[in-house]
Amino acid sequence: MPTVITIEDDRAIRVGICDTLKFAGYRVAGYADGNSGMTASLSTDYDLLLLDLVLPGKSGMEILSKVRELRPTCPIIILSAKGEESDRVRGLRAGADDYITKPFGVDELLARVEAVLRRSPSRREPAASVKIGGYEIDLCRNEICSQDAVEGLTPRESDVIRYLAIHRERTISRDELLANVWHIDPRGSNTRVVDITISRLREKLSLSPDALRTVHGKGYTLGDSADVLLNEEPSS
Amino acid sequence: MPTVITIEDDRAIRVGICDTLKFAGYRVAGYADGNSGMTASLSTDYDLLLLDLVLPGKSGMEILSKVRELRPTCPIIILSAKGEESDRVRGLRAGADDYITKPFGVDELLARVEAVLRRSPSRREPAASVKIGGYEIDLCRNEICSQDAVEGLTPRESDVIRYLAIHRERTISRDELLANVWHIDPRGSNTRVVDITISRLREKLSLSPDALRTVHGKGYTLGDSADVLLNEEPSS
DNA sequence: CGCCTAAGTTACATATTTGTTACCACAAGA
DNA sequence: TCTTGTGGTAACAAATATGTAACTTAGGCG
Repeated sequence: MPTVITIEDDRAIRVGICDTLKFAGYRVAGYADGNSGMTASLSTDYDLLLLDLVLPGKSGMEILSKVRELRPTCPIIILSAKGEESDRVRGLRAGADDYITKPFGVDELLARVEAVLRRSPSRREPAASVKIGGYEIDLCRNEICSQDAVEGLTPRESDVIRYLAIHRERTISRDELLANVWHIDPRGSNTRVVDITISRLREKLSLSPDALRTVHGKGYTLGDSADVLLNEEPSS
Repeated sequence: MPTVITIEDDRAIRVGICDTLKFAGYRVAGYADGNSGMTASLSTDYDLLLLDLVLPGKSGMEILSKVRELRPTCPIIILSAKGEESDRVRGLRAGADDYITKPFGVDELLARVEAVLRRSPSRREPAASVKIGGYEIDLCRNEICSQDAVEGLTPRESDVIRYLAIHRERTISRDELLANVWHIDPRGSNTRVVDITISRLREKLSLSPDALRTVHGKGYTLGDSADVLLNEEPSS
């Protein structure tokens, strides 16, 4: 679920917003003044910034410009009691994605948050990716994502996973990997690098121990076991 | 300039909107009823749909759902006299990107149109490979290919080139790169990693020395630019 | 079981990548 | 011109990634 930062000095409103969003399933962090809000919005990871304009410390507009400057695509919604058209125009022109005038209803807040998040770049789908067990492997970014964490893959690891993913459900011999990933002539060289790289990959895939299976005497197979178990001994 | 479709039955409002947008530089097509509007919004190419809810013929909500179904990323703003929170929520939940209540000011309309267009997918590209000068940069395989050679990019180098490529033709400050590639708060930290990574990238791009330009005091820009073309000998 | 070989894994050596410091070159304003 | 700050890059240090050797565990077969 996305994380939302709320910067709002009025305690009642801040708590109201945070509770609403939490209830809707978001993770929320609230800040009561411009200084702590500015720091948090520049140094932490989150998906949406809800920003009051009138704040002690840094003003909302200052925070808005700084965040826009350093994170040009960060979704930002302004919440403000200033309801003049000129205020709204100024906020939107400064880069906000939406401008909600106080007082506002809970449902509208949620609906606008959703609308802005629909457009957020973080929601955009990754290009080439493979699903294995509970993981999604992003072959472009070289990352392996479980439900609640993202782990990096080293270049060699991504090469191997990519090769296995392309030939998914087929058993790949160590020699085939050596030849096509390491570009080493397997004859003669009796290295164990393949085994070790597989071992390291399995550690990163620890939640799905069966995703990367050993076929004794043959090699390794990536993919769901169901199909393969059925095909075990059709020939030979 | 982007093209906008306006579907609005009230002649005065429709003409007002169209004139405003034209004056601001957009191309505009206006439709006065739901049937012609539905046809146009499904069969023509455009960048933004401005939609009244109460229309003769097809209703605005019908058009909204149909367009969302067939063009899931098309930017849509609802214009409506129905100002109840429940109306706004319904419109936004149905997939609109913004909901403007009549009567509205010209400036706010323009500001909200701009805000929605900033997020439009046509404005950003998830391209998997980028051509720069004589090179093709493969962002999936992290390789940089010239006519006769392929060179590897380190993970950090690919992250930087990817960021620059997505924001091609725009000057990116060191701080923006630090924030978005290194995920470091640029305030305080006075590192030179960015410069060095750029320097290393330039070595790999040595055949096209102008591909990665410095903008003194601002940052770096990837890609061809009018300035540079002007400074070169015009086609010898 | 006892044997042999395949596969898993730990510990360590090597290589590569990444970031820091420092020094030099250059741009822009006085 | 000089001055100041910005940008380029070499040289080094630290962090990561990769591969080897050696030891442990497990499978297959008599």
